[in-house]
This record gives sequence, C-alpha cells and structure tokens, in this order.
Amino acid sequence: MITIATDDQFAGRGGTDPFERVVSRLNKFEPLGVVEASGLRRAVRRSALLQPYTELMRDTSREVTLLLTGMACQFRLMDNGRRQITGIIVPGDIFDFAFLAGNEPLGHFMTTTNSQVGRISARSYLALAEEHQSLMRATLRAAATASAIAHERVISLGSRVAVERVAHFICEMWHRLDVVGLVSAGNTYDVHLTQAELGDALGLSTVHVNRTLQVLRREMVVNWKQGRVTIENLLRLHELAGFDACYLNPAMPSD
Amino acid sequence: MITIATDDQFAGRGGTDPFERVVSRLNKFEPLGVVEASGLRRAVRRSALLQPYTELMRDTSREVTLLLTGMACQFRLMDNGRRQITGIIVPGDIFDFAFLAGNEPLGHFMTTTNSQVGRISARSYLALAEEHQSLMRATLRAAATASAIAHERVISLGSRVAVERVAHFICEMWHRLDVVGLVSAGNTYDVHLTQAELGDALGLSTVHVNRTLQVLRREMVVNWKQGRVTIENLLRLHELAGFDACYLNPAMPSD
DNA sequence: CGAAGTCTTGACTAGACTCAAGTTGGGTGG
DNA sequence: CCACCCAACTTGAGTCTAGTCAAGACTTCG
Repeated sequence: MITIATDDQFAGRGGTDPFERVVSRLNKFEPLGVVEASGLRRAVRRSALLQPYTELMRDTSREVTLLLTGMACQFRLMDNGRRQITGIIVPGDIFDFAFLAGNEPLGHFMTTTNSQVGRISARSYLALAEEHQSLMRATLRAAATASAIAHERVISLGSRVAVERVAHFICEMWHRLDVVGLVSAGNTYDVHLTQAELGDALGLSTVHVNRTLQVLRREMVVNWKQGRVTIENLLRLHELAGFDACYLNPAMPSD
Repeated sequence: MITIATDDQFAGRGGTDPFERVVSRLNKFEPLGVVEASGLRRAVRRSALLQPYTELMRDTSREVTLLLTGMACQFRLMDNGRRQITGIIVPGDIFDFAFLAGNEPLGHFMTTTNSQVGRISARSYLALAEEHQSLMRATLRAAATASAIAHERVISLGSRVAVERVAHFICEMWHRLDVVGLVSAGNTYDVHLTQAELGDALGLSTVHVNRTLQVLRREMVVNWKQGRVTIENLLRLHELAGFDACYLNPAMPSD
C-alpha cells in the first residue's frame, strides 16, 4: 500500500517508536522516572496493523489499551439506527480508564483508519502505578483530562450551533494532535474522519456538516478536505469556537 | 419556614444522619469497613443550610465536597449568555473528582434548592483511601460512574430528540434518587429544578421543555409539576427513553 | 476504466427557538 | 385575610436551524 508513505504516523520523526508518544504524553501530566517508563515499554504488546473500521474486541476489560498510531473512536449504536460517536482517540491516548475502577469499559471502540494499538495487562499496569506514584498521578490526570473532554462535548452539543461546534472540534483536535507532534507546519493535520463521522460525533447530519465546512472554507478559516485539515486562520477559528484550551491542560494547584 | 416539613431530605427516614447516605452510596460501589466509614464520618465538616442558587466557592480545590441534602448542579456560563448545566448532583454524590488527580475542578457548582454539603480535606480523604483500599476502589468506581453519566449525556444531546431526552433524564434521576432512598411510594420524587433549568441541562429552550412535558403528562407517562415528578408509567417511560440503567451500575468483571 | 465511497447541491420538511402575551401559584405585606 | 407580586409555567404565532430525500460530481483504488 503506497499510502503508508504519506501517513506521517508511520514515517514518524526519524523513525521514533510510536510508543514513545504514550510516554511523552504521560510525562506531560506528571514527569515519569526512567524505571516506570521502561517498565511500561517492556510490558506493552503491539498489535498488528489494524484496518480501518476494526472494532476493538471487548477482551480489553483486563487490558489497558493504548493507541500508538492512526485514529480511533468510541461510539454507541442507537436503536433508531443512528450512531453517536462519543469520543475520538488520538495517538498516545489510553482508550478507556474503566480499568482504574476495575470496571468493564462501556461502549464500543473502533479504528477509523489504519492504526496500531498497544496493550498492557491491567494487572501489570496497576502494579507498576502502585509502585511508582508518578505513573499513578500521570494516569489519574490523563483520566481527568478525558473526563474534561467529555464534559466539553456536553457543552458543545448542548449549547453551540453547528459552526461553533465544528470549529470547536477542529480546535480541540488541533491541540490534542499538536501535543503528540502530529500537526505539521502550515497548521495541517489528518483527522482520518469522514464528514459523516464528524456528523455522528457532533450530532449533526452529514449534509449539514458539509455545508458548515463550506462556510469555514469560504471564509478562509479552515480547509477540511478528505480528512486533511488545514487551519488558515487559527485566531479566527478560536474566536468562532469560543475555545479555551484550559480543559486540556489541567491546572495543578501550586503546591 | 413551614415548607421544610414537606422536604423529605430534612425529615429523613426517622432522623437518619444525611451523611450516612454518602457512606451507603460508597458501600454500593465497594463494601467499606467500619474503620474507613467512621474515619470519613469523623473527618467531614457540615456546612450551614445553603440557600437555593448558592454558588459553591472555588475553595473546594483542596477539599472533597459532598452533597448531603438538597440538590446541586455543575454549569458553565457561555459568552452568548446561555447557561449549560453539565451535571446534576444528588444527595450522596461527590461534587467533583478532580481532587483524585490533584487538579482544580473545572466549571462552577451551585445549589438549586435548600441544601447542605459536607467537606473533607482532600489530604485526609486521600490518606484514608491510601490506607484503606476499599475506600479507594469505591471512590474510583464513583468517579467512573460520574464519567459514565457524562458520557450518556453526550449521547442524549447528540442523538435523542426532545421527548427521548427528557424521558431519559427523568429515568436517570429516578434511578439515582432511588439508590439514596429519595423516591417515595407512588414513584414520586423532587428534582428541585425548574423547567428552565431542565432546558439548560438538556440543551432545549424552556418553551420546548414545557411542551415536551405536556406531551408526557397527556400520555399519562409522567407528571412534572413544580419540580415534583410523579412517574405514572415507568415501563413506557423507559421505552420512550431507550433507557438502560447499566451505566449507573458499573459491571465488575467476575474475579 | 469502472465501482464504491465520499463529497456536494437543491428542494422540501420538521423539530426546536424566539418573542410576546397571558395564567397560575406560593409568598409577602398591608 | 386579602391584594399584590414575582417567579414559574403556559399558550400562540412566526421563524430558522438543521434534518431528510434524492440526485449528481469527485476521488481513490482495483
């Protein structure tokens, strides 16, 4: 498959192991020592390359699942046939934090593009976190951020109109992908999402998503073309969305 | 004030201490020993009776705040003047779990009726939870349930129409209040919420909430009158909402 | 080059919002 | 005890955002 070459996750930055994204991500929540970092590195098992639209099996209940490359989402199929995407998972993310409470994850997960995941047994992960409190804190902060993202989505769906909602989503993805080095020069990134999927995530019909994206394109704010997003006016985009990044970077009370 | 007598939170069940609601709630997530239960009981400080629409001060950052009686919500004021209520807090609930990650809570909290809260310093709470893993697990499960509720709200706002959304909300409150013994015979409970507030929680205008409630009343499904909810047809209500209570009762993998 | 999936466009519909004007009900003060 | 007041609830009319249906155009890939 030739497209792999254009897929910057696989190219990496000079061949960096995608697992390092997870470590550097956790590091941003709480600095990890070398011991716990290498402990994780040793414990992780990498999946084969997963096709787009592969559902992640529910055997994840006893495993911590990480997205290494590609893109994934959590979703629910409704009785009326609608599909609600409740969250987007980007490289470096832990799919679900239910393992912290010893619970089964609710909902389903699937890749939206070629992806690779890593798995660590929940038991080893928790043992490591128990031993190294820095890992525990990093994990709890990551979980808190995941909650904050869900919270912010409630606000989007509840009280933003289509343009604001789409703009907010694009801002959020920009910030989240930027942290893991997946925004390239010229403010371009790949969401690996179709307009229909964006609609399912934002509670909008495909047609309305399309028209909304056209407005943003016409106004020279952002150009979403075949899942490749180019932000042409970041400031204007933030204004339109009423975006405040603080929910992505949890404030820690000064100790 | 004569109304206090009609307010079943204050009457209690034979004068039970409302703090016991918190303990019994945590108990349902994970059985607590007597030591940690009485440790919490000793550490909690009770607020005076709070008026409706009292904003909980942000000094909650170093404290775990519990709702003992009444009702409260988390909300965000938008730039455009709209108010989005992102969560409802019922007696026995912990307001916010950010303290687990050592973070400041995001968002604002206020009571929606006469209420009493309890506070425990985050330090003591965490120390107790560190010492007694049952308390830690109960707390993590409570946090997971709070996440699940937020998740379910995303689904409601994203892909349920007004009737389903309102019905789902009423189901959820029924289940949550039932757990803490606040649903009385005849399937009646007090939400302590106006129709305008319900609208702000569900992303609907006040007028549309009103009309939706009228439909439910006319169909003899549920009667919402001045914040007092009487469910006349629980089965039909669940059907309308497509309600599945499993997100409120986290499945624990059989160990 | 053809097929499938995605994106785009137009026309129409419907669910929900806004504005504006009542009505009801509980609480207060004369 | 009644009149008044305010907040909450209700109703009607008109508008608009977003959804649906259906057809056509563009991409990508085999």
